[in-house]
Amino acid sequence: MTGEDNILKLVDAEESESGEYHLQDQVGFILRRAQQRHVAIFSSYISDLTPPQFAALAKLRDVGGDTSQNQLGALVAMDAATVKGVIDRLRARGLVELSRHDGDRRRLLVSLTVEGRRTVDALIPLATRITEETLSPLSPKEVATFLKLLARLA
Amino acid sequence: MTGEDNILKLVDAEESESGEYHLQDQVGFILRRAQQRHVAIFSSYISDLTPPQFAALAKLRDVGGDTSQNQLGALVAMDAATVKGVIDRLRARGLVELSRHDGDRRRLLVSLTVEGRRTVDALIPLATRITEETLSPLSPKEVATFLKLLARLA
DNA sequence: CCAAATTCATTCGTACACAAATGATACCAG
DNA sequence: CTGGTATCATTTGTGTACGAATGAATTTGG
Repeated sequence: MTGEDNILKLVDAEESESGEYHLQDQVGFILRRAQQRHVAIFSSYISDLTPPQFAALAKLRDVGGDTSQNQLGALVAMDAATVKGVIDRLRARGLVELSRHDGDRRRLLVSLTVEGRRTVDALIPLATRITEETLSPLSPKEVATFLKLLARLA
Repeated sequence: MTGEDNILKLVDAEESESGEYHLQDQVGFILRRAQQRHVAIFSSYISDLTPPQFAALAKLRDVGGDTSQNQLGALVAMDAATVKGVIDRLRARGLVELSRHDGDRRRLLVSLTVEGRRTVDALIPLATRITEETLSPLSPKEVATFLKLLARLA
C-alpha cells in the first residue's frame, strides 16, 4: 500500500485506497441486483410459482424418493422455518404431500404428487430458458467463466 | 438436438441437451446461495444493521443533500414499499430524518442525522472488509473478471 | 439402561421484496 | 382554467429468509 501499486488499480479499480466507497461497485449490491433481474425473468416465464417453490419441486424430482422436510431444506439451501412455509404452500396447491417416517416419528416425508410431478416436468424446459435468458448478456465462454467463479463464492 | 451437436457441450456443459436438469447448476440457484453467504459475512461484521439499511445510509452519504424517498429507492434498487420500511426503521433509530419538500408537497426528503452520518462513516471500513471477505475465494484477477461479468447481469 | 445432548419440526418475531390499490398533489394539453 | 395523466407516498397482502425458543423423539455416553 505504499505507492508503487497503482498497477493494482486494475484489480480493484472500483474504489482502491482512495477512501471513497461506492455502493454501486460492491459485490453485495451488484449480487442483489443480479438476483432481482433473475427473479423478474423467472416470473415472466413462470408466474404461478416462485423460484424457491420451483426449486423445491425440482429437487424432489431429482431425488426421486421421499426426503424429510429438513433434508430437503438442506438440498435447496433453505432453513427449517423457510422450508416449512414453502412446503405448506405447495401442499395447499396439491403439488406435494406429507407423510410420517416410520421408524423415526419426528420426520415428515415430502413427496411429489402425481400432479406435482406433471407440473415440474412441464416446467423444466421453461426453467432452462430462464437460465439462458438470465445469462444472455454473456457470451458462451463468459458464461462458463462466470459460473465457475460464482460457484466458488457460494 | 439430433446427434452431431455434442460439440456444444462446452457451451452449456452444466446440463446440455441430455434432458437432465440439475438445480445446483442453475445460475439462479447459485446466485441465491452466493447472496446468502454474503449476507452471513455482512452480519458477522455488522450485526445491528441489515444490508439494505446500510445501503440506504451509504447512498445518502454519497448523494450528500436530501433526496426523496422514491429517488433514494431508485438509487438503492428498492421499490417504494420496500424503501418505506427501511427508512421507517432507520428513522426509528435516529439515523435519518424526514422533511417535506417545499414546492412539491408530495415529496418526502430523507437525510442523515448527525448520528446517522457518524454511524455510516464508522461502518465504511467494515463494509470494505465485508466486500473483501466475500470475494476472498477468488484471486485479484478473478475478482476483476467476476465483477465485470456480474455487472453485465445486473 | 438412563440422563444429556442432538435432531426434527413448529412457532414467533422481524425484515426485506414486490404487486396492486388508493389518495394526494403536480403537470399538461386543449 | 380544467380535466386527464403522471408522480409520490402509503397501505395491504403474499412470500421468502432467518434467529431464537419450544416440544417431541432419537441418539449417545457412561
